[in-house]
Amino acid sequence: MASKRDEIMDAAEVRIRRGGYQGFSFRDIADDVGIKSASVHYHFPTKEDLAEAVTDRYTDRFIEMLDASSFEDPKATLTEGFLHAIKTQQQMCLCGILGSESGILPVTVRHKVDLFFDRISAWLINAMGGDDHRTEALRHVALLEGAMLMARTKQSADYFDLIVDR
Amino acid sequence: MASKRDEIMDAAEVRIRRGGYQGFSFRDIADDVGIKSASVHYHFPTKEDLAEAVTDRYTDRFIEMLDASSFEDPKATLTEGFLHAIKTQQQMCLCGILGSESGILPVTVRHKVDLFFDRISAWLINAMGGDDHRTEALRHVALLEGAMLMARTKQSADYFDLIVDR
DNA sequence: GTCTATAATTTGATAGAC
DNA sequence: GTCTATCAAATTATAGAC
Repeated sequence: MASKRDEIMDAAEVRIRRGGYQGFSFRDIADDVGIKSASVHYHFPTKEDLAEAVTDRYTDRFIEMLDASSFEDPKATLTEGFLHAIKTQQQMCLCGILGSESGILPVTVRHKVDLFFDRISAWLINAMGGDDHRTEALRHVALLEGAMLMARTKQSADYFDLIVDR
Repeated sequence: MASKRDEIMDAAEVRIRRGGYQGFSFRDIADDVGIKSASVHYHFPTKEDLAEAVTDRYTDRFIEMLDASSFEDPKATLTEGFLHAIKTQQQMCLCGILGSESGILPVTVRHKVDLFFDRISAWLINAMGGDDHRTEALRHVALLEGAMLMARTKQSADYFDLIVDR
């Protein structure tokens, strides 16, 4: 079973993807995992620390999932990754919501979000065959983030399909 | 010159586009326009009221700007609208950031954001020649929102051009 | 590791004087 | 319309006991 540290990160991920960096408090997280907020601070001294750790883990998982794929249709693979997030969890991409909040995000967290986009962009560019596909790859990432954002607004995961038109 | 009510809405728009619904307080706005927070409540009883009014105004202005355009290249016209926002103000689309926060937004505000996407989508579909272009239009709106989000993360307006590749 | 207790600040909102 | 004053609640974070 998961360590308390992991449980805290799980709860934080869900909360951030629902309401962003300012959309959760240490008390929310504490209630979610059944401890007190002071105990959350034991695992993650500051809110910034927690958000950084969650963003890193999210990015690593995303890349792992992509690397585990068949590679046959890279754009479709990335689309499936996003689709999973919105279909099964009705949630925004963690870095999508954090990225939109860039203006008030601690710089360290913003840098982690930046890294997410760099890494998945690099994965797609590479999987598509190299730098000639750079623009097409970036456009696809942007399309998926935008479609997620709009589907979240509509509270309809199906709207994501409609926009992306797989 | 602008009424105090307009000044409050101006300040709120800037603050929301920087940090979202939870990213501003009535005291922030009061300081911005040089009054006290109680006076802001006189013009807008609740935070929800203020956000609704700002979103409505933003949508109306956006549509007005689109309608004033030449119509020759509808997709390019919409792109220019988004470009203006990020280039001159280094700001996220108001409804982009609010939409990503959908999970914790007051329902009334979320409905206003939803209306923004419906109205600009309808404008683009119509300008492109009707319902045959629905998917292409929705994809373009999503692309622009996603590109803005990524450009904001990079703190680089030029990145928007790179992605959209006009 | 988790707790109680608490500090210092901020928040959305209201009452009532001018 | 704007102010002072204030409220009740929530927030991030720390100190120190167990």
